[in-house]
Amino acid sequence: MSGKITREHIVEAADKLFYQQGYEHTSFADIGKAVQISRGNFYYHFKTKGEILGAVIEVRLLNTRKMLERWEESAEKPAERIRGFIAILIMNRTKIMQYGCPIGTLCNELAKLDHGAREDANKIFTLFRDWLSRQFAQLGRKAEADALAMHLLARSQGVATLATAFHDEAFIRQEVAQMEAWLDALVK
Amino acid sequence: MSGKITREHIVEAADKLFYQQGYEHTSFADIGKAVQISRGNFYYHFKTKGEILGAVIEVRLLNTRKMLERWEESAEKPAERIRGFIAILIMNRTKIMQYGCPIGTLCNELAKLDHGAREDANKIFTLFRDWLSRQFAQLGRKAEADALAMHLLARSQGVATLATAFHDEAFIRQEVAQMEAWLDALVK
DNA sequence: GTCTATACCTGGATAGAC
DNA sequence: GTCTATCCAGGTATAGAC
Repeated sequence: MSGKITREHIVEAADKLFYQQGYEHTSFADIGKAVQISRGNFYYHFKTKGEILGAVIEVRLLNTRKMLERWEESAEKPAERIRGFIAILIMNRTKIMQYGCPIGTLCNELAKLDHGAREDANKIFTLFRDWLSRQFAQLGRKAEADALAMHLLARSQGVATLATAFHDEAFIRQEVAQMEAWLDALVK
Repeated sequence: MSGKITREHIVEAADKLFYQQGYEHTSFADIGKAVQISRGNFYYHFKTKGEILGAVIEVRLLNTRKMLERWEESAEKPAERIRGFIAILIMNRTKIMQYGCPIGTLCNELAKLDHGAREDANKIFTLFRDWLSRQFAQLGRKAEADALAMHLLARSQGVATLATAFHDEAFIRQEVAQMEAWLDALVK
């Protein structure tokens, strides 16, 4: 494995493990096992565990930006795009019921550790917030755009948290239907 | 300190620390320092860390039950009681912005550890769910009572998560006002 | 760029004195 | 019922060989 690829493998594995097990609960040994490299080795790539977290968040920020750009292109109307956002809950339902929302749970965990990377993790939320806000503005709701964005973001976060606790797929579908109805009422 | 009181002190300190720092991130040393007893000592009171968590959850269940009973008595109309539930977000706003919702963040953390106490933690959510469901039923919404309870629970969870990430008190107040308006529309 | 070996520390847990 | 001493596992981090 060449240098760059190994580093990417580490970040990829860490990303997955941080999501499934939490940041604190994931050890270097866990990551090393997943990537099949020795424990000592990734000190060549990262000096501390915090650095790995930083890289993971960076990747998540990048991937989120890319995803939002794709959404921007794939649908013509802003309402369609917002609908795409709501649909993540359905698309990722299995993982959400197991591990929660990757963003929400990470931010929650870092809030308790008051880790240096805390603010960076929150930026992922900001990406969604700003993107949604733009969609609502394009919908002709400029004045309330940010409030609407936060409202929708909060609702999906809440659905994720309860879906994890109760392992209830029907509940997700029911809430998603309500959010779509709410959006319809807003559009017309 | 006599035995019973020490035990209660341990549970009390652990409760607070688990909320503020998370379960995994809280060590025996942390708890010992808070209670002013030696590390070895509380193995007299608890055999494992998991047992302390069990005791903490038990206390939270008990306190929640008591609180819900008080709410039941303090307001005559079900709508008033539900309004009381919504108001927790305002009452606890400072702590929520720092550490999130004590129930939601614990359940999220335990979901990733798949800890034995996981289901017990989820029971705290169930207490609120059932209590809210009863209030909505008394409001004449028997058929949809549980769905309404889950909906309101999810919304407050989402508000808590975003309030923690963005440290935004105005957002909490704005969402609380919307939940109250939602309730008003439901009642009339 | 990757590996092994290893130092150091913290955290959970136990034994036994007082 | 509380303490000290101690064990062991595991986690973070470093040095240095290849």
